[in-house]
Amino acid sequence: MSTIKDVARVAGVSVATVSRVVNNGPKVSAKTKEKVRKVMCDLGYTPNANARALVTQKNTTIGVVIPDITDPFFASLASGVEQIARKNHMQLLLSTSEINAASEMQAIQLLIERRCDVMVVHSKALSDLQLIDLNKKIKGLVIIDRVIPGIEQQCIWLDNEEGGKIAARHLLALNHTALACISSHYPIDDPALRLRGFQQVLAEQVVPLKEALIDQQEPSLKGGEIAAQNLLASGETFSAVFVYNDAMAIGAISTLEDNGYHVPNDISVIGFDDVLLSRYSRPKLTTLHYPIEAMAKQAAELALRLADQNESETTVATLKHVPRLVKRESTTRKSS
Amino acid sequence: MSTIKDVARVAGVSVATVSRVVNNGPKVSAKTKEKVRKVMCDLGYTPNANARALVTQKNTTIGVVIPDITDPFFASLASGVEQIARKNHMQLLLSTSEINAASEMQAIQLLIERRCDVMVVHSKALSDLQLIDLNKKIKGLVIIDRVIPGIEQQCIWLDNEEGGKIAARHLLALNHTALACISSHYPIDDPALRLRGFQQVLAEQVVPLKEALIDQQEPSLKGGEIAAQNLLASGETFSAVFVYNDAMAIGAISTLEDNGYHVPNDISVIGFDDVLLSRYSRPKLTTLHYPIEAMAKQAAELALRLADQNESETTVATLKHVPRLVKRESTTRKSS
DNA sequence: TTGAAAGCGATACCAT
DNA sequence: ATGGTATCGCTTTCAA
Repeated sequence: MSTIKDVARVAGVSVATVSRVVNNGPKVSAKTKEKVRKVMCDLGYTPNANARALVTQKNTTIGVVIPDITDPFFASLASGVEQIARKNHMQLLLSTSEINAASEMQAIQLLIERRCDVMVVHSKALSDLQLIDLNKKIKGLVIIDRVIPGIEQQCIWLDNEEGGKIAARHLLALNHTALACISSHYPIDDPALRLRGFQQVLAEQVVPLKEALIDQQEPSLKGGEIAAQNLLASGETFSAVFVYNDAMAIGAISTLEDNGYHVPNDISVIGFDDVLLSRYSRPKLTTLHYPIEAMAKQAAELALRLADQNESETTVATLKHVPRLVKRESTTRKSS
Repeated sequence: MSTIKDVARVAGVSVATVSRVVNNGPKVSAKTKEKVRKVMCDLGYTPNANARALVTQKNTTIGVVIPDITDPFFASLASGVEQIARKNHMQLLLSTSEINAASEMQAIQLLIERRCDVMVVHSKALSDLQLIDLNKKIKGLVIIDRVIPGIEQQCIWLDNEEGGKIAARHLLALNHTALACISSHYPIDDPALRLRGFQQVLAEQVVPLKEALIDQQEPSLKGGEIAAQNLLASGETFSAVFVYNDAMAIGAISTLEDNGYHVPNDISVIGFDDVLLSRYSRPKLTTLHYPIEAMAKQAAELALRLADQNESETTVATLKHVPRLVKRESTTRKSS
């Protein structure tokens, strides 16, 4: 692979001059510019981004840490960051982490080695302290899907509790009073928060949520199926169920239908996330839209800004996002 | 961010020595090794991967070019490459391209700038010639999902035609004789290849495939819905339909059911790809498994090997993959 | 076992 | 407008 020196030699100019034409520097005669361009082309010269990064001390890559690119939710997150990267002529460096502290830390460490000073990190396993520590070292670190007290300004997150409330209000407005809930047993805050919001609204309206009608499982299709079976087996009746996410909701619907319950006529189901899936299911899923792509874009932009440092602490945009109810076909008014 | 010099100065040794302990070099006394380690830790020193790449001339990053990370199919591709990258202590550099030649070329160009010499590229828009050209410049370039005459050894692809044949045999074995086909109108080879294989088997068995029962649309849920409507509107009857991909198949099923046809009892539907979706649909989709993740892994390993150059031209593994029939619930024996 | 120094490929400052 | 050269952070001979 030819270098700037090769180009300089062949073109009969100095490397400084070549550098100037590469960077569209100001003072180069049209004549030499053209001459150098021709040589660059002949030699198939491509500037070395690493060397460049070394001397300029700035990296044109933005890092993303997510657990699994195969999960549509995280794919959307990555895509959001990628769009901003692209717009700023940067590229995505992807680091996947299993959901455990060591792995998340290592993923971030790899980005640091690459001197990637702009990054969007989804971390559920690292402690607040660790993240705060990392945040000191890395100018442009933004945490997504989580708030950390003390560095809220570098976090972009969703109001899960409000999501639960919206779901409850929707179901209540549809006249449902016998409610069930399928949650996730993952050891993160989100399930508890969503459930709490849901329960809170019910409590305000003095609508009970029976203990036997709350079930927690793995947040997957399978988990949804199992949870629905449990709900059915409890012997309690219910006309609507709030499910932790869309995958579980689809699993639940599947089990419900297999047992002779029609969704939404017999039982209404509301999901969470609004991933692609929800539009492919039959009936199409009523769900809460998690604006992850928009959030990722905002996170990337914030990270970029933070890495630039120059500006003062003025953050205008809201960091906390609120899910939006998307009414489709899986919920309906309770048949009286 | 502290550098190797800082560490050397504080530890009172030369940079050469520090470099040795960082790289676990051979001849360093246990004493100095420990001393240096301590200083590295105190200073929070992290070696600069860019500088390293510059001098060693080897990059620890593997590039992936795909149109859209949000598409589950490409996410699986990326994931496969990522797994191999991880195993080799490398990271993913993601370059997305719209499906047009200029954009694909630019994505690759960016990887070249980063001196990424190992890459897996999904390209539908670039010409054979361009790809062959690129292949000369880049040691570890592997093309996925496409065969290019002359550089087959650097390609990993699927036998689309065989896929069509398998689908046809499956439907025929189920006694279906009134067949329909929903294809894609995208200007790439795959749709035509799949259709050709399908038709070929039918021809062998002297089973007709009416022109009116072949429809091409955008390969999406929507496209599948429209195609199914067209099929129904044609007035011709059919008991089974071979669909270009799973998304379209789900769309088709939706339309079919809405029109009173039960799948699979009235009409059998077989998809292609076996993406996540197919397991979430009701009925669960019978489809052809496109082993994209396995292919991506193989591609990454091949790229890695190619970039190493050392070895001779001995390629043992098969580069051409064959889809596998996955029988689920959307196809069944024709009710006579 | 350790250190000095050359160099990887570029940029940018200082001269000319 | 152009060239010379120090420098970025690191690895790697070659000596000591």
